[in-house]
Amino acid sequence: MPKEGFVTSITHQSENFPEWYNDVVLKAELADYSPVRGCMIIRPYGYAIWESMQAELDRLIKATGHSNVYFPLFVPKSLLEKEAEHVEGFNPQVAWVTHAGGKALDEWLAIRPTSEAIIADSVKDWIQSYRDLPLLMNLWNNVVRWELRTRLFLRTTEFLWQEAHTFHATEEEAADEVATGLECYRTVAEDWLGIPVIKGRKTDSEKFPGAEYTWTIETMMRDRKALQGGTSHMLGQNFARAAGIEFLDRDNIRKNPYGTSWGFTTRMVGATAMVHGDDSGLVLPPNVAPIQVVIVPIFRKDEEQAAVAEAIDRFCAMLAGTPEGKAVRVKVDWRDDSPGFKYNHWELRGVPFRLEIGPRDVAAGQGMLVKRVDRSKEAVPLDRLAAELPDRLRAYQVELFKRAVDFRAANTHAVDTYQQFKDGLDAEGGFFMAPWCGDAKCERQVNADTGATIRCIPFDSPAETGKCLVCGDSSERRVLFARAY
RNA sequence: CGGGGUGUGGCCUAGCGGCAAGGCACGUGCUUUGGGAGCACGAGAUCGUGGGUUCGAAUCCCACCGCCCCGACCA
Repeated sequence: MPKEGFVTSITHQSENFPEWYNDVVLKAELADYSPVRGCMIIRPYGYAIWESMQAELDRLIKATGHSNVYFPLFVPKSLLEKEAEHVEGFNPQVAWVTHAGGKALDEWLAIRPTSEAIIADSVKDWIQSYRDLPLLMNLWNNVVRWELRTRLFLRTTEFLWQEAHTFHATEEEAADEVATGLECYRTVAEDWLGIPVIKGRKTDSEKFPGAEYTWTIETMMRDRKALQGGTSHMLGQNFARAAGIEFLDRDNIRKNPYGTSWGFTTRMVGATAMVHGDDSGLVLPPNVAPIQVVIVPIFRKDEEQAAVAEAIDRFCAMLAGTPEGKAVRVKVDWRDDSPGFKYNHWELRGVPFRLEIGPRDVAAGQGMLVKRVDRSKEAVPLDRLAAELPDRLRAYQVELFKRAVDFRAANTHAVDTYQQFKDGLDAEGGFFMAPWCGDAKCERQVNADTGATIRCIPFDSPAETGKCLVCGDSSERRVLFARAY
């Protein structure tokens, strides 16, 4: 039940999960609606979360040998149309610039829905020899896809992302690159956002338009629905051939290079909210939390305030005494509001730890430390806390990840018959590992009957003979079915 | 794009042909502060937009737009 009459009350997850999500995003001030249909404004707190995962991913991308670059927002129509499957897949979602400078343009410009086409065209002169390969590039930018139905962070008409684009001399090298990209995403999702992922391959009907195959990380939200995290695509020679990229190989033969592309978006801000959040609001993993510890001073009289302030200053100085402690993001909330108000305010925003310091604590040289995720309270001597805080934040990060792993495990079911699958899906949803023959017809049938899709063919799904849920033909392994965002 | 819902100060809602109202939030002052404090004063509204009906429209009619939910499509 939302609390009546209080402006920041939020819908309970069990009542209406999508509404809960909206409440949290808006009221925790992650984002707001914009005057432009389907687009969003990312507010400071939400942008800080994005910047955190962005910085970590950027570090990983650079550590694996990629360089950041920039390509234009506009893609000439003729370039976008070079790769047949690509244009067919993206056409319904492309926004076009048809007029500029007060005149109709001779050639329409697409606002990039993704940059494969313009990059392939641009790099064809850069690649002459196998010595020019691999070419490992990454862009941080915005793209536009005209979506029919939008949701804050999860699907917006314009979104921010990273798109890596690489070119390789051999297919093997490109295949390794697809894995490298996906591993960057796994690392950010699991180690930084505390979101467990299932790595796998998309079915042909779910792969990127223009790709040979697509790898994905799939995640489970707290309403048990699936959300696709990052995807990594093997483009084969498709775009290179379409753009006419050729290089002279060691064997003195002209060849088309093999391409890959992989992307990770602001959607993951929404995922972070939906994986960890609860009825009080966000629950942020310390690594991405813009504020990791909020200190709430408590006092009545001026003398008490002075004593509390002094204790807080001393604590902050102690904390800053070590490099690790200095890196802890602390905020002291001196606003002229009641403590209870502040508790709710920061809980809504998912701050991992709250430290209450009042006159009684000052007298005892301690503080009341409250953990956001379970609201557990503990009186801790301030000098000890200053020393332990980095470790406690690390432990909190691990705890959130483990909690998410356990939740996913508890809601993942192996099913062998269509009836079991449908019953489970209707009962409470979740992930369903089930045999599938590999035929797109059966895949479509499941979607038509239940709304669920094959999220991926998990890499760690062992070979196991079975009978396809739908048609009963033989199946070699279980695949992951779920309803998805 | 189909079905349903909704739109009244920043937020939540009342009003449902006759002077736009209340709560929260906001500002000032005083008092307060260990789980959403109190009092006083104050500021803030083209009632989503455009047409129509009417002496008179937030209210009735039509159209459009936004947002939410459910579907189809998608990072």
